[in-house]
Amino acid sequence: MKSKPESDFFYMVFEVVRLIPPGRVTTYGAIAKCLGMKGSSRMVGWAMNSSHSHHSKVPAHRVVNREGLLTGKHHFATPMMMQQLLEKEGIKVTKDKINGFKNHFWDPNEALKM
DNA sequence: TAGCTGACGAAAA
DNA sequence: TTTTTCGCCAGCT
Repeated sequence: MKSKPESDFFYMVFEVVRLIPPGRVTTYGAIAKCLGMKGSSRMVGWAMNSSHSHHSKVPAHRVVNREGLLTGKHHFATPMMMQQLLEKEGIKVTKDKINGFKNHFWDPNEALKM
């Protein structure tokens, strides 16, 4: 009997990613650290992959790796979609990398801290 | 059932 | 300083 719809990990990850404000991006490690899974950064990305089965909308395009590279773009409907979405939110993306990544970086710890 | 993969990150050499 | 290896934990075959 599972009381949880999905694993707590994935659910929390989805919630955090969903909390990301428009025009801001975060990293897998930041989310993982926020959830207390510092070393489980992989799970965060893996959760995104599972997000396809998740009915909730998870702005995975706002989640990039620590380098600000759109590593997961390939998992979207189209690799270009991720960049388009980011640019549409005002984030400049050059060569699959966020221009001024740290400038758009959003720390989930601050959001949960409140 | 058991093992491998996987959208990363950090530490060690 | 840069490069390489290990660790995370769960889902999928």
